[in-house]
Amino acid sequence: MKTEKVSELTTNRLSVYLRCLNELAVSGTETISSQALADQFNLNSAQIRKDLAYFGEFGVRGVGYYVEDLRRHLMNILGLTEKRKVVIVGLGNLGLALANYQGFNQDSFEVVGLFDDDPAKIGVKTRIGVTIQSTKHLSEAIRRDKVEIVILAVPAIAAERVLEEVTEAGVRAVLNFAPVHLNPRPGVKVKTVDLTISLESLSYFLANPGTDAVSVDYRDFLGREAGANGAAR
Amino acid sequence: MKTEKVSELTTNRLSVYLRCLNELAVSGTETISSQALADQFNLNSAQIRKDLAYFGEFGVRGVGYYVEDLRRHLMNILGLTEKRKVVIVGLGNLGLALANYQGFNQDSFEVVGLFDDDPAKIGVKTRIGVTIQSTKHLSEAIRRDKVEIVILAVPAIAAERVLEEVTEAGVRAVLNFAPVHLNPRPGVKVKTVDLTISLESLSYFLANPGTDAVSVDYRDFLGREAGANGAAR
DNA sequence: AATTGTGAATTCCTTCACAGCC
DNA sequence: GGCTGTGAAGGAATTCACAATT
Repeated sequence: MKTEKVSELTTNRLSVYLRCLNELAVSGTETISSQALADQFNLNSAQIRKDLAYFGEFGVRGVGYYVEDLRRHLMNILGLTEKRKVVIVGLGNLGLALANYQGFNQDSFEVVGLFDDDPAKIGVKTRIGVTIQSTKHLSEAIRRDKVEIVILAVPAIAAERVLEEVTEAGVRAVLNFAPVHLNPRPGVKVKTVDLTISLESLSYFLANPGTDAVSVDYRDFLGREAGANGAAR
Repeated sequence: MKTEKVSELTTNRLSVYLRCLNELAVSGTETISSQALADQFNLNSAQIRKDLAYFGEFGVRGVGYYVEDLRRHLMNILGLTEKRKVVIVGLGNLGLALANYQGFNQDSFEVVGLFDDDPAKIGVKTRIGVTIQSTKHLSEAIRRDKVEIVILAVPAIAAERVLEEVTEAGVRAVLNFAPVHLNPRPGVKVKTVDLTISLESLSYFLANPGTDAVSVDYRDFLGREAGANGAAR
């Protein structure tokens, strides 16, 4: 167990391992080797061992990793044992889809509020039974309900402003779907999902056949950014 | 201008630069320096110059880059001067949202078909005026309409099978929203958007305050994968 | 004077290879 | 024998720093 900083590439892979372990647990598999796990994702087994070694010695030499044990460790590391409250701001197509999406781990994330500034939408109840409120009440609700994560599904033009507002209200983690670069304050983490970049990346590939090296499906997007610790640059 | 392979990190940044140049063009700015561009994204100016240098010498020393000129070059490099046909498979919450999403560059991408295997959905017309068809007709439509990009918004369990089918029908680029690792055949590129990983990454950050180094908003997900050139490992 | 384009230096990430343990 | 954990090697991406150019 080290105290070095852990790269986000590593923690993202932990999520992938966890998903796989969940399936293995369901199927009743007791142990798995780093090699067997690596085969599932075209990864190198040493990488998996290194990723895990940042957090402890979870394996047993000659045996591999106990599925249930490693699963619990990863849940802990990723902070998935607590249920985190989430609000969605912007209930357009995407925001509504996310509000009704069942794919999130329901044990770890709970959508407790939906906010939009379109009067026509306020009061509408979504399938999961949450009512859309005016953004007027956003800050208040975040403070009251101890919301930890905000999903931004607003137009690009509004994203910066809402980020500012929810930061002010104490939110430290934002999942941003607006196609815009956001500069969070120190201590705040923004993760952007940019569909335009994804599509254009496919377009580049189609336009430049063969140019492509080994594709890096899970390692995406532009370089270093200002970030959580504020140490931009 | 070199002939080395260009990393996807580079091409993703080109998308970001292009978006910025579009805004600059609208605002009437004539030239921009790599430094000024870099400031917008907390990037290093040398990185921008290097990224561009893979494709040519677009700048003018002492001046910078002509906005319109560079914009056109980037559009060409990214293959955005042709309109590419897209179909969406899986019209659940997310698929429907994407079908109605106006955010894609309408000049470069056109949604020409929607496919689902739920009989209740077949025949439904979306807001953008495209009717949902049975997946029975998927391969046929791809071949007939020369579809180049498939957006996969099906459940994880079905993703592999649909990928196989559309690959067989000639599609070489897939944007995958199913939370599952896909192994495309050589020559096929899959780009996965995994909301679970994104959320869990935020959860990790919340659970490990301070552990976080400079956040890397645009550089996401797990390491190397089998890919377009088939040179997995 | 300003800014590009790029070799060299640096930093970061991945893979190798093997000692150590079960 | 099989598999982990890890130091060392290798490779990739970023940043520095400066010569070249307008």
